[in-house]
Amino acid sequence: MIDNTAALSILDSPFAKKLSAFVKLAPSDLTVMSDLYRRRRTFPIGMDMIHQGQADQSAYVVASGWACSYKILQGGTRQIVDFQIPGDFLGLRSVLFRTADHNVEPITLVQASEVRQRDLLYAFAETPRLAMAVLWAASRDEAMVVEHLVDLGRRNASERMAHFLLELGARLRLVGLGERSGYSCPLSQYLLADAMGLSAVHVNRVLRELREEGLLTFQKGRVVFDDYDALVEFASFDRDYLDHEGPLLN
Amino acid sequence: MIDNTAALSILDSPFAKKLSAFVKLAPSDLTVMSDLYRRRRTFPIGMDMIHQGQADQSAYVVASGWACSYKILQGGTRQIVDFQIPGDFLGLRSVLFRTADHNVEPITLVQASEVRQRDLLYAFAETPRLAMAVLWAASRDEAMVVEHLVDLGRRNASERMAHFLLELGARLRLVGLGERSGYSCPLSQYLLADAMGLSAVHVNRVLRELREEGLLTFQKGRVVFDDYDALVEFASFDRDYLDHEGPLLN
DNA sequence: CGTAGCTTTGATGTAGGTCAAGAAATGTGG
DNA sequence: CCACATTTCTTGACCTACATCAAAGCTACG
Repeated sequence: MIDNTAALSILDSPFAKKLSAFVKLAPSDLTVMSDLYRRRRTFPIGMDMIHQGQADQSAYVVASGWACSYKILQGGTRQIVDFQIPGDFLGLRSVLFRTADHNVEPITLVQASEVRQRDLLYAFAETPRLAMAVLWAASRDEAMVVEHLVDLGRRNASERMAHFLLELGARLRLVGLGERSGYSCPLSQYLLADAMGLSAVHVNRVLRELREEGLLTFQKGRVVFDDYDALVEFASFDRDYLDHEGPLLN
Repeated sequence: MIDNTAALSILDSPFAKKLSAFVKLAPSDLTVMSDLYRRRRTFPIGMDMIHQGQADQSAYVVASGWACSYKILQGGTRQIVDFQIPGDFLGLRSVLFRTADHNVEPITLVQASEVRQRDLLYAFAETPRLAMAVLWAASRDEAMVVEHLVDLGRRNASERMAHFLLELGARLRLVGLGERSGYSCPLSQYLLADAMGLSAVHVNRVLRELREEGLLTFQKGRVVFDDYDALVEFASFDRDYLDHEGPLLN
């Protein structure tokens, strides 16, 4: 009875929602997963979740709030690699490599479940399907990093911004936050700048430009797609590279 | 006896070398691995190994030769995401997602072992340690993509080039190709340009600059580190983020 | 209700792109 | 082994996208 409740509550979590899109998880998978999921922690803004160079880090699954993972270069500049939203795995690499190669810090108040290395190993040994699902989730994250890399390498500032905000929208919709019309977004222009490899000043100009073109409006913590189709066209956004038609594995 | 031979030959492969750095693989793991490894294929230059948008692709483990994975944007520009060298996994995402989100093409003649989705699943179910090792290898690749992303976002052309060539050197050394003094490298300046998000013209200028500074020489298919320490300093290259001191998992 | 962090805008500078064209390599068929 | 073709490398002249610097107007929250 208790197990069942746990399984049900797990099923509602953004993480399970995401994984279920890939493998049809059996009850036993869910049980193991709910163990992974047990130790809930809260991170206020300013308290790093993962710190570059530190050993024996845990991984986390975000339950609520936004975080960002980034690298600091000498000279003080930083590059944000990705933002983490509810349902995202975080710090998997720092567990597998035993020492973190990047930082993760909360952007808003974050609630997350800690995943220890031993638990992960145990879960893998017990339920290969879950292992496969985690591999899949990791690959999906990598796909996003790759798209981000293409942004930086071959798109100009406005296309890059448009593409990025569209992608973020798609990710948020997948876990039930945000609509096709837009979403609420706690990112400052400084954070955007560090993610897009631009200066904050230029981010501002680009946002103004997109607004004046009637494509999208980002103001007061909210992204509004003023003309979704035109925007998709402008950014040459691949509508469904994040989606797929039901579980790949039955 | 035959199994043993297979296991031995597997042990010598660049792939096993890489994985062994992470998990201590048991004989049973090696047997399963040698099954994964069975179907060897050859790809001449010009024959795509993986094609964007196509379904039911296989993954491969490179045995010899170089390949590159890239995305084409409308407008004909492309961004090379990564180069694959012997021992690298390739197309894992296109298997997990059932349809490829990128292209992979050979740069030289490539010999690779095909890995089917069903085989991968089977291997995971049989040997969780191997699953873990594959997850680790995938994460290591992601770490490199991340570093590449930082290159594009926050390093200028010369730092970027220096960092990239150092990293490539480290990867090659890990599988027994290339020395600390340098390595032979089949990449043209066009390929470098597409990887670095630069124009081929500027790649040329940057290489000249690095040569004139006495840092590195890239000519006639060979990269020579003229002053390794100075180069590491210049590119602020983290010497050992690719290395670690023996298997993390015993 | 003051101070610190955001946003907005203007003026000016520069890294790297584009265009063009010649020089080395490299390859190919006879 | 040589003519010819193709790719690759190299360099110069010019231009544009974005950075940097500076300063003012907002927001918000302690």
